[in-house]
Formats: sequence, C-alpha cells, structure tokens
Amino acid sequence: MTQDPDHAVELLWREREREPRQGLSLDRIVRAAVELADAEGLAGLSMRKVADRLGFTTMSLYRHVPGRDHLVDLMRDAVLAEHPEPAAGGDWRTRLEEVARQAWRLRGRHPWLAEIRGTRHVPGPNAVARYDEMLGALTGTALRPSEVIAAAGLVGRFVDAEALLLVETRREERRSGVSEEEWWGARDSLYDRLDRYPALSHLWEAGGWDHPEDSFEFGLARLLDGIEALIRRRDETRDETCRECGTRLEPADSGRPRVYCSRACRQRAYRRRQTG
Amino acid sequence: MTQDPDHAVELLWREREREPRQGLSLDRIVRAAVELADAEGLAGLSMRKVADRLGFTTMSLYRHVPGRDHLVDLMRDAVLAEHPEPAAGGDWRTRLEEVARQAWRLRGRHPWLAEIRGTRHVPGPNAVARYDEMLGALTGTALRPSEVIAAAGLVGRFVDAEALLLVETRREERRSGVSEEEWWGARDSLYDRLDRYPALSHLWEAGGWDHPEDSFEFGLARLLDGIEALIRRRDETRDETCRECGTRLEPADSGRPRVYCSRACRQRAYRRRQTG
DNA sequence: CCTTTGCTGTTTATGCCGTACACGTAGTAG
DNA sequence: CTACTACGTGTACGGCATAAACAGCAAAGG
Repeated sequence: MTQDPDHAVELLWREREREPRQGLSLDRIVRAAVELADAEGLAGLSMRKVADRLGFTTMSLYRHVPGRDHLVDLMRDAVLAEHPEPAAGGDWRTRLEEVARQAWRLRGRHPWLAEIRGTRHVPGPNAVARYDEMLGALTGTALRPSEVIAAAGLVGRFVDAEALLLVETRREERRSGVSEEEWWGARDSLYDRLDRYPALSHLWEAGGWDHPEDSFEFGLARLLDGIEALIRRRDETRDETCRECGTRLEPADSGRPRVYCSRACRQRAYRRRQTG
Repeated sequence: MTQDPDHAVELLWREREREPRQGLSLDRIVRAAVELADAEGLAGLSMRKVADRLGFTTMSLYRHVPGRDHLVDLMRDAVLAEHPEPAAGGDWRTRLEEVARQAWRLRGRHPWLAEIRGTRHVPGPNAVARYDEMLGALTGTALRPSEVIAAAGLVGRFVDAEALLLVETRREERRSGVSEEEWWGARDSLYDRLDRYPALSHLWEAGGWDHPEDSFEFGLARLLDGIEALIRRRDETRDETCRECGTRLEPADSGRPRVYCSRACRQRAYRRRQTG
C-alpha cells in the first residue's frame, strides 16, 4: 500500500480543508514533520518522533498519511509554498540566477529539501510552480525546448548538490562540535603521505586552500556562463531553426526565409498567441 | 569507537598484507561488500549480509573493520584503484573531460559510489590519485589555484549528482518492473492539473519532452564551456596577476612588468622549479 | 429509539538495521 | 605449562517502518 502514486497526487493537490478542533490532521502532521526535519534532518525524521511531538501513537499517523515517503512529498510541497514572490522581468540570465538563488535560500531554511532522494516524487502545485518559474526564465531564449528542460534540470540539481554538501558539513559540525576546518587540520597522518601527488602539492604550496572560493557562487557563475555560451551559439543559427520546436529548417524554396518547420508548428504558435 | 579517523587512515594507507589461508581478512570483507553493494546499492549493504556472504557471523566483521562507515571508505578506495590509465597529454579541456568520463564510467560499474554521503571521508591513495588527476588537468591554465580547486570540485560533484540520478532511476525500475517513462506516462491525474503553468505547457506542446537531452552529456558540455569562459577571461588578464598565487598585481614602479606579487611567491616558484 | 457503519486512534507484532558486551577457543610467546 | 592475544560467536539493546487486529465513538439509517 506504500505505492499508490495517484493517492499521492490527490493528497498533494487536494483543497485545503479546515482543521479539526482536536485530534490529528494531515496539515498538523506535515507541520510537525517539517519542524522535526528542520531540526534533525531527513535522516532524523521518523514516524515515531513525529507522533511523539504531536502526542499520539506512531500508528495513528497512518490514518492520515500513507507512509513516510508520501509524508516527505507533502512536506516538500508545503515548504515550496513559501516566498511566492513573482519572478521579476529582465533578461534570462538575471531571472534564472534569481530563481536559483531563491531555491538556494529555501534550502538554507529547510536543508532536508536537498536530502530527498528518488526520482518518482509526484510534484504538488508549489513544486510545479517553482519548476515553471525556472523553465520560464529560459523559454524566451534561442535554446531548443529540450535544451531549456535540460538546463533547468542542471541548475536545479546543482543547487541541490551544493545544498547537500553544505548541510552535511553543518550537521556534522554541530553533532561533533568540531568544525570542518579543525577536523581536516588534524589529519596530519594523512598529509604526511601526500607528497608524491604533483598537482595537489603544487596547489597546496601555492596556497590554493588558504582562501577557497565559495563553491555555490563559483559553480553558479560557471553554469550560467556555460548556458550563455550555448545560447549565443544558438542565436547565431536562430534563423535556421524552427521557432516553435527548434529542429533544423530545410532551406526555403522561395526567397522568403522560413520560420516554422511545419504547418503544425506554425499553428501551435498561432494558437498560443491567441490564448496566452 | 566508531569515530577514529586516524585509524581509518591507517587502514586505507596500509601495505597490502598477504591473505591468510582461511578465515576472514580485511580484503575479503571489502571484496564481498563491494559485490553486495554493486548488486543492491549502498542502502542494501548491511553488515549481516556481508557476513552471510562470507559464511561468518555478523560480529566477526568487527574484528577487522571498525564499523560500517569505515568499510564504505575502504570499498571506495578499493574500486578507485581500477583503470589506472595515466592521463593523456593534450589541452586542459580534453584532459578534464576524459577524467570526468572515467569517473562517470566507474560510477556505471559501481553506482553506490555516488550514494556515499558525508564530508569527512578520509581519502585513500587511490582517491587522492584520482583527485590529483583532475586537479592536474587544470593546473596548466590561467586559473588561480583556488579556482582550480573549485572547478575540480564542481565537476566532481556534477558527475556524482548525475550518477546518483541514474542509479536511482535504474534501481527503481528494476525493483518495480516499471520503466521511468511508463511510470510518468501513467500519471494522468497529475497532468490534468498542469494547464495553468505557462512555461511548462508551452514546452510540452513544443515537444520538449519527446527527445530529451542526455543530461550527463549536456551538463558536462555546459560545465566545460563555463570553465572555458573563465579561463579565457583569466588569460586576458594573465599579465596583471601573480603567476604563483593569482592575486592582482600592483602596477610596477619600473617599466618592467612584474610577474610575482611578493618575494615569497617568487621564491616558492623558484624552489618548485628546482625540486619538481 | 436502537443498530449499523465508518472514521480514528491504539496495541501488538514482524522483520530489518548497527553494534556493545561477554564469552569461548586456539595458537603462541614466555 | 601458562598467560596472553587474536579471532570468531551468541545474545541483547535500541532504533526503524509498517502490517493486522482491535476499541471507541459519532453519524446515519431503520
């Protein structure tokens, strides 16, 4: 019974019901779970602890939530509702950067977001909204549709990976009372053996580890640069690809340059202009 | 007792001893654990199962290995010994790309590598060798030392993130017998609600999901492009930064252009030329 | 009115997990 | 021979998710 994605869809997209005066409810469970995960991370989130926090037995939760996995899905969509600032206008780069930074900040507040694993999480309305914002930042560009999607996924995964790194170090630091720097500084028995690695030694002597780059800032800048390079390349050949689906255009028979690859694409574009 | 990093260093960097004719040994345990993790993933790796596979009791393992975490460290360094092809010559980009692809292929053979979490894993000799290769690909460039390190980390984390994605989908597909495509294709109850997300709908109608990009290839290309852009920028200002530590140079008093920012840096460079 | 039905929370139990601890046993150095 | 060490074992504890049967209660139907 742990596997009913359609049930998950219903829970995620359900209308918010009013809370009962007493007793459990889905929203109360989700809120308690979010608090717990904020404090102890996703690994520290257990059905027992959530139930304890609410003053009920463990199994009582299962009357409202199909299981732990679904609970995490619900938690995700709950916190993804925060900060609904509408995306500002501007060129694609500033917009995409802003969306990435918002995702980053959100993971600062709820680090467990980056710890969620698995590829079959049904998105709720807020997850889709965030995704749409990211896609929206890139849709105006010369990128092909599949490239827009790939780029959004790339940036999203980057943010998660960096956030994961950060939360892991932070939690370990809090747990052990030893900072990352102190811990690695005490690994003399390791450093004694690193002489015969040339690049490592060179960088060490050059002070490469003295003032490390901010890995989120550095990575984000490289990523945006990389996407920009592709967009520039696509811009150069923009007139040779279908404006709707991005496939390469056959050379036009007549003198007039073609814009769409097929009647279907032209009509799709036209219809959208009417409705949107 | 589970926390003794120096003990981990000793185990990882120990000389390989000859195997006993019978009974357990560290290497036998590590090999069995690798086989198990290859088949069932890191989550499916348990001390019980490793012991069963070897025909011993669970607790016998603890005579040779401090605990599960250390075992994983040992497994990592064991498989990182595979493929010791020396890095080929060439420009930085082809070298870095090749290192990334080797890491990618290795994670194809041992998907659990990407599942390892935590930031305080002591590297063994092979882990350091792989890291040194990646750093080495970038040391010839105009990047500053800290940027070389950041770029290597970025590429490394990218490979891990993509590998993690892949292994998660694959495992889920095998476990459930339903392919990712089929599973998402069956989520009609979800798609019914996605009309009011403009970018998403647009891309959907434009066929963006029909022929998706290969996310590893796409991401790697963008990343390399992004790093290339930075290198080009640094190349332009190469003569204005210290050749040793990369900080900006004060304008020279005399007419002759400066090369190093300080006597210390000049001496470091000189000494390295003598020894290396 | 009483009874039936369904919702909610509880109790108990199963099968995983890592590993602490006390115990045997066999080989070896003194 | 003895004491010591290395190695393997058995038992036990506390943690986890969750299946299954059960109890109370409120609304619905007769």
